[in-house]
Amino acid sequence: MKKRGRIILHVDMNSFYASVEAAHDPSLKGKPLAIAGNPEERKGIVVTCSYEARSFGVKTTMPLWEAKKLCPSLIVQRPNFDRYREASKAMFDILRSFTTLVEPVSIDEGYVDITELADHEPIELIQTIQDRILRELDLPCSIGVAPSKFLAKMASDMKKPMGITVLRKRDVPLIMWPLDVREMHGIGEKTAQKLYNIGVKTIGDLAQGEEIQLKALLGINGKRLKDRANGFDERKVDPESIYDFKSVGNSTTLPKDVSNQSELIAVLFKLSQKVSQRLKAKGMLCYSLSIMIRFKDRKTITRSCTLKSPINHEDDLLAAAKSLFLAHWDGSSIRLLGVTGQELVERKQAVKQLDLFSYEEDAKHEPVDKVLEEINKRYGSGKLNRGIEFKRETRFPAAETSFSKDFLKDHD
DNA sequence: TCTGGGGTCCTAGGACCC
DNA sequence: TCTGGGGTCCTAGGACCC
Repeated sequence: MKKRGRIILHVDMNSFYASVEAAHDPSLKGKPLAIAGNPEERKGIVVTCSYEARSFGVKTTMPLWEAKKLCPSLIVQRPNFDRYREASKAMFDILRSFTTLVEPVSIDEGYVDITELADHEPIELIQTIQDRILRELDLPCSIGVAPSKFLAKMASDMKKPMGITVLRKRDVPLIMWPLDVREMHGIGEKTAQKLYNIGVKTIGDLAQGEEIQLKALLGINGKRLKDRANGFDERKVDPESIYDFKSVGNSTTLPKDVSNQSELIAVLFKLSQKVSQRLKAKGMLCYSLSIMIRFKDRKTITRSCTLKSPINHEDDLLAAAKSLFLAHWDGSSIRLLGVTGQELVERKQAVKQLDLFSYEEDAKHEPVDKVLEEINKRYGSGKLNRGIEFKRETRFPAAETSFSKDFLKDHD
């Protein structure tokens, strides 16, 4: 029996932030619009721009002054992330009204598996999806249609804005192989340069490349890229993948370089607060924490540590971030700071794990009243009950890490 | 007059264990 | 007695994507 091939869509919103702004304020339609941060705070880069702006040569990540030079009539707006998140949710809700097999990959794109849906004419269905997003949200999108995620992604890129592009496996040699390797999803500047150096210039060259050579050059990625260039990609559309966070982090470029220690620690605190809020909102704790420091000259380092027990309270995050920072900072001027929680665990799971060993530890070494005394000292005697509650919720065992100096394992 | 902020995945070396 | 090899954990950095 012949297995029917999959039909996978890649839905890609066209210049998403700019389109959301134009939907919100129709007077912006048809005008060159850029969404960018505040140059006064050194955040003046183009995050997204309308197609009208692109026709002047304006591009994403371009510094604002450069964009304005190319397009003096450029309209610039600050990003309004709440608005984009809302539009994104509405867009995914539309997709989910067709099938549950929807996998968001970022705020403005996602995969949809319509294999079981398209009994008659898939193109009509796809047209309906695109029309609904346009009519109901006033937002344009391009849709790629293919038997795999990778090909669908490549296809959605081929016609913008408001394109629908079908890329069958048999079309791969004619349609995809002539493209420059730079056009391939997963190949950036560095990899493209490496491939150029060995004479691999088109996706077709890559598809027919020597596997041993590609592996030597790019590691495991070499084989994967070759496979994809040949149209092989078995990855499933996974609606659950959005729940698999691996890390939660916040970072900020400072309005000006800072070398004052207390100012920098205040920044770390703000970042820790944000990370804490987001971890709590997701019901998660982190087992490891890393900080990022970008110096005046843009040289960037990351430093991380594994924690003795998972944390998500802002004080604990700050304590870990601060220790890392003080251990590795040479006093020089800093441009950016970041705090990221990694090795995430669910709160319930974390409590279970802590119960297992904290019972032993506490029973062995610390009489209950001593523990309570410690809680009182930290949280005030009026909060005794809450303190115990904290413990259940991992607050107390986690707090241990912030008050003892040895939470950095084997740190020099 | 420069170059944001949110992520994922992979590699590589050293420590440590058996 | 003179030096193996596999596996895991931890840390740092790099490439890539939107």
